[in-house]
Amino acid sequence: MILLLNIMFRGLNKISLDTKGRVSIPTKYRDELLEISNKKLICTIDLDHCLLLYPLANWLKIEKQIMKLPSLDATSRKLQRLLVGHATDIEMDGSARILIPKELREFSRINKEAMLIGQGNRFELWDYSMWTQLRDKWLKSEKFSLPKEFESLTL
Amino acid sequence: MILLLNIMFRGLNKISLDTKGRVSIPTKYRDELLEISNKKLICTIDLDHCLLLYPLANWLKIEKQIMKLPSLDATSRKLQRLLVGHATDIEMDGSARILIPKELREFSRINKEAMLIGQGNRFELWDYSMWTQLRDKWLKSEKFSLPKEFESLTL
DNA sequence: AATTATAGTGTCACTAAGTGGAAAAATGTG
DNA sequence: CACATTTTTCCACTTAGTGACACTATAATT
Repeated sequence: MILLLNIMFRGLNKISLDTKGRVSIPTKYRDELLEISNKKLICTIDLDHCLLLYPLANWLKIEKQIMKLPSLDATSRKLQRLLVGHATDIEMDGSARILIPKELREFSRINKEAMLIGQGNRFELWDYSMWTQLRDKWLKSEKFSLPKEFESLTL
Repeated sequence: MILLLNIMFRGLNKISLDTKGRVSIPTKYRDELLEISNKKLICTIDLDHCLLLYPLANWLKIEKQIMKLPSLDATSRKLQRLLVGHATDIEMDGSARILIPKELREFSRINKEAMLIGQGNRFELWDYSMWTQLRDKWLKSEKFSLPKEFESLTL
């Protein structure tokens, strides 16, 4: 069990959706996804208009934290509605494909081409052109204004 | 029994009302609703002008808390009148549909298209266009002013 | 009390969306 | 280059969701 916590997703994969909105998970991740949560995933939205893909087990920890927040506080409610509100259960089929729910496809503008990006305990899924545009923008904005938390970072 | 406490509703479903004001509950939730409260639900209003849908068992816990609040306190009375005051018993029919009471439909401006959103122990039901507008507003307000409860949040 | 209107309920059939399997194409590997 | 693996496309099948309609109950009107 402790070992599972150390699984970290990384890397960049250009993938495409079929006409029904399904993507097939790159092989290198399949075994790990099977191990962690028996092919069960949660897909939800991110504030930057991409989608997040969590193995179910990882998601449950997040969800627990979010739903514990005070339900009359405005910011809590926002987070709960955005993250949990959009969180959809999905499962890999026999061919390791997942269907991205219609609403989330629309939200993220993901249509045919997408970029799947490993991000530690989860993946991000971007519309391909939106991803490349944003990445270029980030690279150009040379000035990273660093809050104090970053000072100790050694890259 | 302990297991039931762990059922968490999540996710986003665009649904439509028929001319009589009924919605059909998405299949993925039906079994759970049957288990928890034998198809019995409570529908009430939310401070943000959407509706709340609780499985009866979950509602009873909430109601108990609310009615325990000091009845001489103005805020308590407000909550009691708004939440308990609007709470209506409803039941899923043979085709897993529920009728949204007329008064609550009017309150929430829900007419034809609605969004049903899982929120832990309950659902929220929004008028579709009101939901999308609000969601976009939330997403744009990049600055989440985070109270101390959020500092430990790792997504 | 009889008649009409209105709201609510049950059933069924149609359509669009989702699912599974497998062939075809593409990619990488020895 | 031949092979094996992965990815993509295609097609057939299933199901969920919606609309339609007829029926029932309740309330309103005369």
